[in-house]
Amino acid sequence: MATKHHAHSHKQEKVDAEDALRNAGLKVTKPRLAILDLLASEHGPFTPDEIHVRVTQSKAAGACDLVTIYRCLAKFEGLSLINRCDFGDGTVRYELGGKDHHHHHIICRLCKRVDSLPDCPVEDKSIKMPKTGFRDVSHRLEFFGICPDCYAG
Amino acid sequence: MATKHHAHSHKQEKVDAEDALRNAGLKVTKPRLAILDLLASEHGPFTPDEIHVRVTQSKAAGACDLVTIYRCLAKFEGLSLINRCDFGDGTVRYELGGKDHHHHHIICRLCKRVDSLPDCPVEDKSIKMPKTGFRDVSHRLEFFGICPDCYAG
DNA sequence: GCTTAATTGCAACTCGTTTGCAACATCGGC
DNA sequence: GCCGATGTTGCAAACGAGTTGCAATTAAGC
Ligand SMILES: [Mn+2]
Ligand SMILES: [Mn+2]
Ligand SMILES: [Zn+2]
Ligand SMILES: [Zn+2]
Repeated sequence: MATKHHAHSHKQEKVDAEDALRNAGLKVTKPRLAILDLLASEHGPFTPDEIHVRVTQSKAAGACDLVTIYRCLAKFEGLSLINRCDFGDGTVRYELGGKDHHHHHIICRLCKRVDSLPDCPVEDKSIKMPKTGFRDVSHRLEFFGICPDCYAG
Repeated sequence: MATKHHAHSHKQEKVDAEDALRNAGLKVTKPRLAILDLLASEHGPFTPDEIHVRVTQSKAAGACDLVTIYRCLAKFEGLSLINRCDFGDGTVRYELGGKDHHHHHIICRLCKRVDSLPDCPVEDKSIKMPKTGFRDVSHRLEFFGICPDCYAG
């Protein structure tokens, strides 16, 4: 599913992230580069464990402890380099993030496949934000269903 | 915030739930009644721990182990008597559920107060459900912000 | 190169939730 | 009302994602 998210090249995304690390006074280490590299090359989102497996198996020498994955992800999230997804199954997932990456997902209840939905119906317009008196309102929106592969097969 | 959810009396909600238990071949026990009683009288949503505290402190003799709370909630959820809420802070919450109880929440990022939003913007209207080929699509939607009390005080 | 502060690995720990199992209530039938 | 079958509970132990302390290591600046 090629979408607007591929406006930048993967290599460019990674370079941007590296710069962001430097600008924030963070050290550029092999594990951090490996994680950013992965997230720039595959949309995900990935659990910390999935990231750990891929980064460790990759020949790109980013192997590290799972704890390091957690700590890097926490730093990245703090810098808004990545976004956290929570699909309500006991673990969290991450994908490349930042201002212009806001979007939502539809998850297959059977095979757990995750598709990204290019447009946000909330900002977009259609949803009428209820007037609650709250400020700085953000939202979390996920769809769940049965994907074509699952109801066909 | 009195809403359409109070169309039935609290007592009636509880009786309905009791019937649902019987109809499902489940035994009607003191802990189960106490939990349903609480959820019918206060909107919540409540964490299993909060439910445990309230049910155990209540003079209504529903005291039980926290494990029992978890097991009852799991059964209730399976029967769609209650709905699970996940606000992404390490614990889950429950409130009375079922067909006509679908709604969403806005949570204060500072004091964690939870308000229920009476209307669902997704079903309710325009939200153009993206055509994904998925079937039986449901959704989870939560808003986060700063509540009036927090930005005033 | 050398210094210093940030980062990492490892082990131990936290905490919400789950599971095993024996004791115990509920409920339908007598 | 009593009784047995089946579902439910309490307690303790286990589980698993995520976190933390600390000593060893490494990146960055000079
Ligand atoms: Mn995505
Ligand atoms: Mn609610
Ligand atoms: Zn959105
Ligand atoms: Zn809705």
